[in-house]
Amino acid sequence: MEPLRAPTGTHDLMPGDSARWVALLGVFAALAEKSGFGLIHTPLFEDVRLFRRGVGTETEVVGKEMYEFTDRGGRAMALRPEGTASVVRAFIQHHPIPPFRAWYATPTFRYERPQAGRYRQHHQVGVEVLGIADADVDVEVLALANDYLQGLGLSGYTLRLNSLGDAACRPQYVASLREYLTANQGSLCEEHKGKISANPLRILDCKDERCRSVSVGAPTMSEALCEQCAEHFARVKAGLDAQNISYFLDAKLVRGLDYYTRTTFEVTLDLGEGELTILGGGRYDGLVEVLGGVPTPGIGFGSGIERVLLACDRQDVFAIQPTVPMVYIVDTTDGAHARDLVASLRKEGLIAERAYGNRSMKSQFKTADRSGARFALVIGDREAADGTITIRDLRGGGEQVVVARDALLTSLLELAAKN
RNA sequence: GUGGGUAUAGCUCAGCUGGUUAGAGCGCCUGGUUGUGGUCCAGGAGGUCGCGGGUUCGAACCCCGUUACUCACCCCA
Repeated sequence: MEPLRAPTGTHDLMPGDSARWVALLGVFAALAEKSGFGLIHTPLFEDVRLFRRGVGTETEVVGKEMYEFTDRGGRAMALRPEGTASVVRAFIQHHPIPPFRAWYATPTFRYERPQAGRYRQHHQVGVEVLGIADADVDVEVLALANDYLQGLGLSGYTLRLNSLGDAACRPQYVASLREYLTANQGSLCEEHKGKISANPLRILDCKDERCRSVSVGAPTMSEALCEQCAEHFARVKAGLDAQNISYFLDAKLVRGLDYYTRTTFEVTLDLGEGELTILGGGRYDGLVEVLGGVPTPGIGFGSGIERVLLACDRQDVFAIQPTVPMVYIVDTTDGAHARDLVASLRKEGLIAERAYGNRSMKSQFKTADRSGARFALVIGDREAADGTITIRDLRGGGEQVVVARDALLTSLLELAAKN
C-alpha cells in the first residue's frame, strides 16, 4: 500500500513549528479584542448556495476552485473558500444588535495547484464589521490590519487602496469600461478577447502586456465615483493620513470576489521575485441584502497565516522559540519520584518534564539537555535515601547544589533569579 | 487546467560513461565514565534507491508509464 500522506496542497503543522502560530494568533486576538471584536466560529462547510450567491458564480474562487460535495442527506455543501460569507450568514441568522464586530481564525479551502505560499487548505485570520457605513470604520479596520502586520515585525509592505464605487455609480462605470474595452478588443490578450461582457473589471488586473497597455488608457473608477462614494473615499484617505498609515492608490486594484463595494484594499510584499498578497479585504455594503438579510453595510479583511509567516521568514522577524521546560527530572531509582515530582511541580506552575523508561543517568541527561531545560533535577539512590534533590544548572558550567525536598521550589527560584 | 524541475537512511545530500555487500554529514541508540548532558573517541541500528513495466549477462543510473513533491502561469490569502 502507498504510504498515507497529507492530501495535495495541505500540510501538517507540527509541534515546534506551531509555536509561532500560537504566538501569531495571540497577537491578532489581542489586537482584535482590544478593538471590540469577539471571536466567531462558524461551520467549515455551508450550503453551497451561500458562496455561489455571496462570493459570485463568476469568480474563480467559486467557479472553479471550490470544494463541493453532497452530504449523506443529499444536500449540496461546500467547504469555505473564504471567511466573509459565513460570518455574514451567521449575522443574518442570529440578528445580533448592530454594530457587529467579529474576528476569526479559520482554515479555508480552494482547489488549485499548490505553489509557494499557496495551498488547498490555508488559514486566515480576519475581522468583519457589520452595520456601520461610516468611513471612519474603514480606517479602524485598516489600522487594525496595519497594527497586526507591524506587531509581527513586518515592514516594507504596501497597502494598496482603491474604491470600487457602489450600486449608484459602478454600473455606469462598468458600462463605460466595457465600451472602451470593446473598442480595443483586438489588442487584448487571447483569454480576455471574449471575456469582456462577463467581468470587464477583471481585465484591469490582467498581467498580460497587451491587456496592460490597453488598461493604461482605460477610464478609472476613481474618476467615475458618485458624490457619496467620492466623499467616503476622501474621508478614508484623510483618516489614514491622520494616522500616518501610508498607502498606494491603485486604480487597477480589483478583487476576485464579487461582493466588494467602495473601499477595497490589499497588502502586498515584494519578496524579490514577484509580489505576495498577504492581506486583502474591503467594504461589501450589498452583501447582507444579497444573502437575504436587511440591507446592512459591512467591511472586513482576511489575511493568510502561511503567507504572513513566509514573509516573516524572509524578513527574519517573528522567530518564536518553542516553549522550553524550566526543569527536567532525572530519576535513576524507579521513576516513582519523577512521577510524583513532575506532577507537583506542574501544579506549582513550573514547566516540568522528565525522563521515562528508567534509562541510565547518562542517557537521561542527554534527553534533559535536548529538552532545552534550564535545570536538571536529579534523584538517584543517595537523594532517595536522604530525601534530597540535586539541582544541576544545565546552562552554565554545570553547577550543582543538593537541597532538601521541601526547599526545592525556593532554591529553584533563587537560582533562576541569578541570571 | 498548462508547462519546467525533482524523487536515494529520520533530515540535508553524494553516487564517475549501467558492474557485483548503496555512501557521507547531521540526528538517533550503546559504550568509553556501573551518579551527570552540552565537547571528544569508538561501535551500532536504520534504505525493496517513489511506484509499475521495459532494455541488458547486470539498472539507483538508460527508456516508457504513473504517483507525489516543488516552482511558474492563471487566480488569490
